[in-house]
Amino acid sequence: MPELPEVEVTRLGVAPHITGATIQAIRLGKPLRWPLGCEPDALVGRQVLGVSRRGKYLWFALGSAAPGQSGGGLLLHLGMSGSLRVLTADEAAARPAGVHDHFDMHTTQGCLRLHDPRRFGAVVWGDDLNSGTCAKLLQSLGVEPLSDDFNAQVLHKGFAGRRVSVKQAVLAGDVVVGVGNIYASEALFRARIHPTTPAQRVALPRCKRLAQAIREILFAAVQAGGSSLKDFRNADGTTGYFQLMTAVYGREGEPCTLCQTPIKRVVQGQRATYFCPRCQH
DNA sequence: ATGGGTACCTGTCTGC
DNA sequence: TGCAGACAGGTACCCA
Repeated sequence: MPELPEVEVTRLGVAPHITGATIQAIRLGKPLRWPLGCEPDALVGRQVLGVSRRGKYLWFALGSAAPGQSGGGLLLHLGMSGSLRVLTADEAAARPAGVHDHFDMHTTQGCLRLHDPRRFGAVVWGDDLNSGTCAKLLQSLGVEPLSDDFNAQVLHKGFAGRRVSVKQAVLAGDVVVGVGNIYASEALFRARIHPTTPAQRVALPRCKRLAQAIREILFAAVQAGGSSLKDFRNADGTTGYFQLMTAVYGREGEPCTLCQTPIKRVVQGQRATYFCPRCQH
């Protein structure tokens, strides 16, 4: 479910409530995509130092539980259906974990709960981001689209030699991270690039439009989600989702907002793509 | 190296 | 109403 904006909104919502807290207990539900990689009790007593994001992954940096011990942290992915919320201790006591709550981190500042019906998400322990499972998961990630490092050249260079469609190349995550299926369609529409164009044939000027479109759309989505962050602690976990109106995604047959031509739907790499056959070439 | 397909799991929607 | 089947916003892995 979540693409980069939802993950970033989640980070912004969770971080203030959990930073500085000390872990008191971990409760695991059904198995997630990957095992935790450590004994849950090994996390007790550690302090949450902060929450950062890499692509669609969140990294909860932890302090050491004993002098001389490495801090490490937890790498969390929401998968397709995951959401995080922070409950007060009273709320956590009143609302015990449900069938789809597969990770509860009880702390001195409340309970961080992962709700993930489809269990494509994961929480993985790691010494740091540069070793072990974490490094493996992050190794082929592309540039952060909201960073200063992201520009037309990054796309152009990343697309070079790739015959897959530009839509699939954007989605692959090894050129630019965080652009999921919805925002890939939306960005290509905004950049007026036909989604089936081979990636290697997207020249620099169009890469420039696409880079700008990706930035604008992701920024707008984060802002839309961010506007409802005030009560994140008590939110239902879907805070920030669906805030951005789509121009093409899920609108097959509806008139294009620019030219009234019916929006088309095609399948690329088993994923639905929506586009305007007239505006995008 | 690239690209295509499959797999993971379950809730929701669609059509008979 | 009941039920089978399609579909869903992610990503690792296998194979050609």
